[in-house]
Amino acid sequence: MPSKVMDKLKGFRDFYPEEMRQRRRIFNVCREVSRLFGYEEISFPSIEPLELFRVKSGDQILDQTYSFRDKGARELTLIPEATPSVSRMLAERKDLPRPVRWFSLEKYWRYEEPQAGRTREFYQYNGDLFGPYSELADAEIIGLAGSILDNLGLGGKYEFHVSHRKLMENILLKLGAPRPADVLPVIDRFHKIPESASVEKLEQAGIRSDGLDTLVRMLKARVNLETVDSFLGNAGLDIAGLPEVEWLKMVGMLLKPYSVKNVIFDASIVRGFAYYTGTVFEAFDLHEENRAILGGGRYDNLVSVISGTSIPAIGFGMGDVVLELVMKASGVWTATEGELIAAVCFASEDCVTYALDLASQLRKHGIPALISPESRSLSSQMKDASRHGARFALIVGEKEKERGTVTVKRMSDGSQKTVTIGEAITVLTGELNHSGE
RNA sequence: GCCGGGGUGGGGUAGUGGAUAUCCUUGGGGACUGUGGAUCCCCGGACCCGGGUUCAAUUCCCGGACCCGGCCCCA
Repeated sequence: MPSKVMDKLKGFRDFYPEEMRQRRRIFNVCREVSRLFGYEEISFPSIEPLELFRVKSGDQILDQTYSFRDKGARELTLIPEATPSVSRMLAERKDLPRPVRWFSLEKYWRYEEPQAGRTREFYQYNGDLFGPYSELADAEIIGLAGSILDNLGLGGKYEFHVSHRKLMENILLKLGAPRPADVLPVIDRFHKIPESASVEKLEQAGIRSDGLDTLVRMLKARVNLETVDSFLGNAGLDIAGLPEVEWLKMVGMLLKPYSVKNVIFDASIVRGFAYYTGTVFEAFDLHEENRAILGGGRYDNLVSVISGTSIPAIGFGMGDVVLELVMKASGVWTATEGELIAAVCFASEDCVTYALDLASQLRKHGIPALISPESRSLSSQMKDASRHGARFALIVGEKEKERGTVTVKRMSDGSQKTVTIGEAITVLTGELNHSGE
């Protein structure tokens, strides 16, 4: 066994037809829901100058990219995410009428250690809305995300956690932190490490001792997003009039008409990176481990950083790896049936032309048809038809050829009937319509 | 980058410091020259890689890559 030749790269996956079928179904749902929301699909290069990602992320994150130098000594990378590329595309087309609604479904690469829910190559759905700076825009993006989850069969099995970057920075500032941005990583990790450790780090970051209790209580709280104003008003913070609070409350109210339920304010949601400027959110799986299925937020400065043109934006990303885990745990990663396939079987070589002609006619009518690519016994052809999941065997021999007929055999029960080709097409077309897919 | 666990045909397994490495399944062919799934027959296919110990390593030891999971990180 030539193992070096056969080995895949660590963290990369093959997809066989039976796995591909499921994945294609998922992708189709994403595309269809996007279409219903008026989002149009875009695509972009898989390799970009490393600089595009350095701009927004910093060097530490670049360690986790598949980057290299090409023959012209340019620093390049396999793209680890969509947002910079999408922002660049947007900035290049100043003629586009806004709002711009785009989505993409591409492969991405990150040089990290694979583990549950993480591979080095993965697919990610990305949806973005450019132009409006409004609560309506935020609600639309969250509504789109929720609608995709619902249509994947996850309705009622997830929960949106929403917060606001600027709001948190304001609160942290009021509580004594001189550089609020530095405290965000501590907030982000609050639920992952012991409370005492978090408190210690918050103290080091400058949070006043009389504010610690308030902050901790706030980080633990889970309140309906619509009631975030009264919750924060009662929290003992002097933030009643902050516009960000009203903003979040409004987003919560606007989400009502969308199918999204379970939207809560969660102050511990800040999202890892620096470019988020406003609303941030994640959808969590309620099933077992509370995994984040998707995440996103408002990034009003990123397009400007890349291109100099300032355009407000909000978007989210959803990877296929965690999604698969969550869907399997919820029992909605269902195996779809194989396609209807008519297998044309010829009884003798004299009928090959007739059989090929029949197969062509079927395909012209949209009926998937396969035919043995070698001259084999009828028995063997039938066996192949059965094993490839053909729903019908269409048998032709001398008799059928002379009369312009075909023997249609239903594989599930063995019943068969000799009919004209026209009748056969009618029958199979009817089957096709009933099979859904 | 770090930590734990794991490896025998495509999948599932038995077993061993030595001889032709077990069984099931899958795959290919056939018995069945105008009818599939059953049965039977034939065939193909494996000890992760490298080093060490040893007369002898698939087996014991060490290292590496890989897989599973965890940490860091999570765009």
